[in-house]
Amino acid sequence: MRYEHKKIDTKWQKKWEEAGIFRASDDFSRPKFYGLVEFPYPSGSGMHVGHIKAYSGLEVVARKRRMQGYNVLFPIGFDAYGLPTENTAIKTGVHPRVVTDRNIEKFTGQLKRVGFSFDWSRVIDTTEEGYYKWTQWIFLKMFEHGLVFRDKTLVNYCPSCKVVLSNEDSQGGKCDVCHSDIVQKTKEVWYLRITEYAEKLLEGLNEVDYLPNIRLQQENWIGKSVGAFVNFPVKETGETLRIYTTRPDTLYGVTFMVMAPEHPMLEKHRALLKNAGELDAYKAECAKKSEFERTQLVKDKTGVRVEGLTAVNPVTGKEIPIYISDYVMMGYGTGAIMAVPAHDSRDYEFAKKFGIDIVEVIRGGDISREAYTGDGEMVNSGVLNGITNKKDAIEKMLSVLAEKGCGERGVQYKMKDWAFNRQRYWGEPIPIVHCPTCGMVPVPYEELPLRLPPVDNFQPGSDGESPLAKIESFVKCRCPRCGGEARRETDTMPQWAGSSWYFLRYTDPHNPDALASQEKMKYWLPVDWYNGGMEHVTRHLIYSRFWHRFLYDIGEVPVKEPYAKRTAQGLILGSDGEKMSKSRGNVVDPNAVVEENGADALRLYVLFMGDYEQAAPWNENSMKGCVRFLDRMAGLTELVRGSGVTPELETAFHKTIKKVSQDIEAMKFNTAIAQMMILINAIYDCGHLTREELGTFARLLAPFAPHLSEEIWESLGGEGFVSLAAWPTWDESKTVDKTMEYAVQVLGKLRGTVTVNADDDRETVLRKAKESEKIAPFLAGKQVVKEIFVPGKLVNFVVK
RNA sequence: GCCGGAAUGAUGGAAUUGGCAGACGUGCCGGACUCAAAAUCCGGUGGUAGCGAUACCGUGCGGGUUCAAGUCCCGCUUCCGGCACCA
Repeated sequence: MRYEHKKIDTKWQKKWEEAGIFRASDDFSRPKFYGLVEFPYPSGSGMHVGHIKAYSGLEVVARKRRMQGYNVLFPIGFDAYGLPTENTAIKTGVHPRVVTDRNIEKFTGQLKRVGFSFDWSRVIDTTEEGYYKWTQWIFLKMFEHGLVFRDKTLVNYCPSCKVVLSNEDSQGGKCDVCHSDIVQKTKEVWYLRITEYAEKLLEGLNEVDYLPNIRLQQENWIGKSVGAFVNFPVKETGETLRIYTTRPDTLYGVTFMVMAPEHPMLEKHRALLKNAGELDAYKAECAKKSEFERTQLVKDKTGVRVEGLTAVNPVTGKEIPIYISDYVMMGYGTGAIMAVPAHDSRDYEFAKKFGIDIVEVIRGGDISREAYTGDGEMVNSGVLNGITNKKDAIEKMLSVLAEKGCGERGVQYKMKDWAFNRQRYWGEPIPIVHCPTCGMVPVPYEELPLRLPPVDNFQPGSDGESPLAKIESFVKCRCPRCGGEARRETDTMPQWAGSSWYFLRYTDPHNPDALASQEKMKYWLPVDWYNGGMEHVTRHLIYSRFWHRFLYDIGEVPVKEPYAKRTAQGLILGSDGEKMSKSRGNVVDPNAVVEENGADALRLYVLFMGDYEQAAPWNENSMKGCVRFLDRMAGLTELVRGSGVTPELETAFHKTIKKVSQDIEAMKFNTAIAQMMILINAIYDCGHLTREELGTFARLLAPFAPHLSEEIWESLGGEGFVSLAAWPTWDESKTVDKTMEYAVQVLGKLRGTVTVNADDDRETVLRKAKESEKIAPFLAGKQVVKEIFVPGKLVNFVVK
């Protein structure tokens, strides 16, 4: 048989579709496997080969599971709300709906040409009414449970996209969409109270199987810190200044306090301030700096002393000056700190610059040169003196604080509440009505979906208002509660909303009455294996775990954690070693590769090119090896002879079945393919194989290169589709060769090898090694003091 | 600055618990087929010395542990990713 990929690809893709063999069935008696890949954002430029790699991993697993008899749910869909589509619409004047449909069609065509075994009957489009109805429904449930609120504070704002971004969307001070610098702006926006779920999100990690670096990144993002709140009385006001610290043990070393420039105490006791003007000027200066500028000036501490307010150390009674400085943030802890310059490098720099006392309370460093942050004996610390263990010192201080009633244990998280809004058109409308008498009123559930109205002008307002604000017919409405005149919210939801629950919808994608039926969710959830990009670990993956956990808490979903297992693929870089991007012109279009080499070659190559989890550059040349392999695979049909098993090949087959089976589970696709190459080389060396053996080979290859495998299977007269044939099993005893080679070392140096029978025992192997021609001279006249024997591998003689 | 990860031939990358470094693929060299080329097939391919068998060296750098180190320990260098004045 010759490998004619064009003919074979379309032939089998058509047959699979007609037979509907990749549709998940709702037969709840069978064992299930739910494999999930991150659904794509349908951009105008279409897919590149990186998408193909991202899906090919679980594609292989899903196909293997089907052959192992599982009822497999392997769905795909489109995360279609978002800024790029809207920006295209603004530029071209074509409605985002039209742009989206066009892009989805393009993506679908590309995916189908690669022959992925997705269940196309369950496709989701997050911009469809039947879908976003439930996105809005979940939002209202959160509103009902107090997890939605509006607040006027400093927000991350992208001046280029003209939208407010969440913390997750502005990592590193850059806009996630356009990479512009983010500015801080005071604005009233919607928030989801994700911080209320910080502890649950952290705990949940204990019951799932995520790659260690994924878990670690989530833990760091949530950023739990354990410490204490301490209340410092303020002499002039009789109130207290509350601070958060992780080092209550250093309380005796406090020589000043620092508040964030925005700290409310300044406003409240303005009358007492002797240098209000100076303080105002500093505050104004800080507000001008972008996040970026603030972090660039790390080394150079600035600040102003608050004249007129004095703190009192609650344990020693000592008076302490208060400063404001932008190295203390209003958004973390209480917006104020106790400064211990001897044992904190930031406080140290500040103290040096402002000439403040530095008092050592932990011995071990040289505080005349730098802050000492290590452990040591407590000194100058009253009751703590002499304690050498940090933990003990902290505990002791906590009990002192408790006794005096001026402090207690506390926990803080770095994660902030989720700024949940876009001042844009192409997103789910937030289903809230503002009523002059009733306030914020949710749209009744029966009225969902709240439809996105048609509009001619998608241009966001220069005043930071959504285009929806200009549509009077949408904005003007009746209050659902009192019936009076009211106005609709005009912000839309951010792009992450639809993707926060899509995996639930796949279990029951056409349900008009619920986000999914309980029965179906009970069967299909959790997702058994979820694969996607590392860039989503601190965005989508956190958000969707939050939504899911909320739905669990209110009894809407049956399992706590949505994803039992999470892995991530490495990027495909351009042939220049750089990240693939349109502007660099190094993007590879999968269609072009399929056209030239066939879908199977593309699938094989993206998995063979390197470690699946590692980034690897695209190399047109390297793909030749995969094409040759497929050619040689097709050529095997000419070598079929005899029946039963070929004794020369039997071990090779069992080894290959074992290795391929195990490597797929460990996502080591590259070595699985290498093993099949070893097998094919062995078959060509042997010159022939049996019909059964070729059938086995076709089944092993089917998850990777299904089109050619089907063709071979058919030519052998195999029953049905190879895609549904039973996965081959191996016999452990047949994976070992009858004879094996031992490496023989003398004093750790390789001096030769010796061939022995597989069932030879230790003594026999050692004897044969000693007697072997190559080794004997090295042992002659020496005394063997030690014999090392590693079964199946090597022997080593230590001689004197 | 902090937290992760990595560094192996010309090249992409292999290498259970420490156990024959370089599997498999690409490229390159030689040969077969061909008028010729492409494709295909066969052989070779870490470095140095030698006609050779063979010897010595070799997994970023410097030490160490061990019969044995790419793998473990100590000290560095470079690169990649994440976080970043988080109290």
